[in-house]
Amino acid sequence: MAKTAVSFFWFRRDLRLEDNVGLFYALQSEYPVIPLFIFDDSILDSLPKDDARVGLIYDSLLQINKELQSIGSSILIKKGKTQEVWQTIVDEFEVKKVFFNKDYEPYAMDRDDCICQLLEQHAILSYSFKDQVIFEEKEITKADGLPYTVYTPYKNKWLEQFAKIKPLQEYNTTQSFSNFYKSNFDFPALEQIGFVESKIKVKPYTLDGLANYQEQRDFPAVDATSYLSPHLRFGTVSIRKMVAFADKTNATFLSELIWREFFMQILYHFPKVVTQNFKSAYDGIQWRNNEEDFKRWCEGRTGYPMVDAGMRQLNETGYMHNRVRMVVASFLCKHLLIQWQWGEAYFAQKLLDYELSANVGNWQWAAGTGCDAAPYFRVFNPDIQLKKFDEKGIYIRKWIPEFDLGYGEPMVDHAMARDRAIATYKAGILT
DNA sequence: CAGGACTTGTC
DNA sequence: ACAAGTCCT
Repeated sequence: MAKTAVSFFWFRRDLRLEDNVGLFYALQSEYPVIPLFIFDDSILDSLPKDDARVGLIYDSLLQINKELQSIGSSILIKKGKTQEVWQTIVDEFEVKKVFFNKDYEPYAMDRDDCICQLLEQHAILSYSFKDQVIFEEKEITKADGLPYTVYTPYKNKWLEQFAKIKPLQEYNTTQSFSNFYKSNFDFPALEQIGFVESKIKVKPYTLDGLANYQEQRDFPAVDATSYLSPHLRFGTVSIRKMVAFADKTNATFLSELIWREFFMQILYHFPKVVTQNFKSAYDGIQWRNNEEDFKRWCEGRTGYPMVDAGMRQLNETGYMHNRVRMVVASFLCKHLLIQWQWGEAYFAQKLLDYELSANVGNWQWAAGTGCDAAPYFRVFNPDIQLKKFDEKGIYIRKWIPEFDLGYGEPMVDHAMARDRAIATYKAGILT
């Protein structure tokens, strides 16, 4: 029996059927479309068995599959090394075209190059699309064509360009749902993928409180966060929809979404920032890198309530309030003199919204080693931060139940640590 | 190339 | 007030 000629749409970090650029074009193609997701062993192998991000991906795929089943289709779920999986797919199906949305991380770009080569060898056409961002790496540049390394002028240019292209087009996929390939593929259990359900769950996002975003965002006890970030990370919402909404309602929130693209283009143009200081002049700093100190920081046992509450929130929920992220990061780099890479790796393990570009960007910001970073002599005082942003101690009591029952001493004296940090940086920075 | 601007602070 | 320096136009 002759196989049916098909197109594939390959889901990666765009786990939604609505307003999805690559899927939109896939459904326009002349072949019925098989939606595909691959659980990639080279990413999964390093994750704990109850990783909450895998749970989020799984649940999102389940949701997509449900929608597809209602129209007589289904998603094809595979697991393995991406290249081997694609090899089996091209053997099994008469694949004519493959559609996917671009992913800009170094690993993803290599992977995609590899797969496109494989497809080409089988005379299969591949098409990739901008979906994850409003402007990708080469669309916002200085007059001389070089990338921005400072946020504010980047943002100004971004807004200028955005004004020219709005309102953004919506990619109405629903109208072409009939072009999904009719199927009933098996949907594996989470255990078959090698994982178990996590205690940590991703919250749905909300845009309700956004009107007061700039007044409330700094107060961790006021739960004014949108919880949007994990959804943007995995593409369960469309960035175009969120930007359009932010543009209409709240400039500060829009600015946060622009930061996301700022750091993405930094990572693209300066891939070394994944492991190395953006400013190499900071390479000479003599970090203390004390393992025992690091452990106390990870576990939220530093004796500074704002730091400990933040780390415990992270450990228990996979979230940490933005203001508190700055405090714990500054504390690790400056008070403890532990290099930012350690903190970055820990956040990568724990954060539901972990995103490589933003994580290294913001850690290097806190450490002072990044582009447009905090100056090295700026040392957050965790007690002043507490007083300013959680005056009644509501946030810290939520995460430190023993707070009123006798709480440990600070592991380092602030004044000493501050002087030590500034002196160490001063001695280490090459001029 | 000079001038202006620069995410989030602290003492 | 203060802590430097660099980026962008």
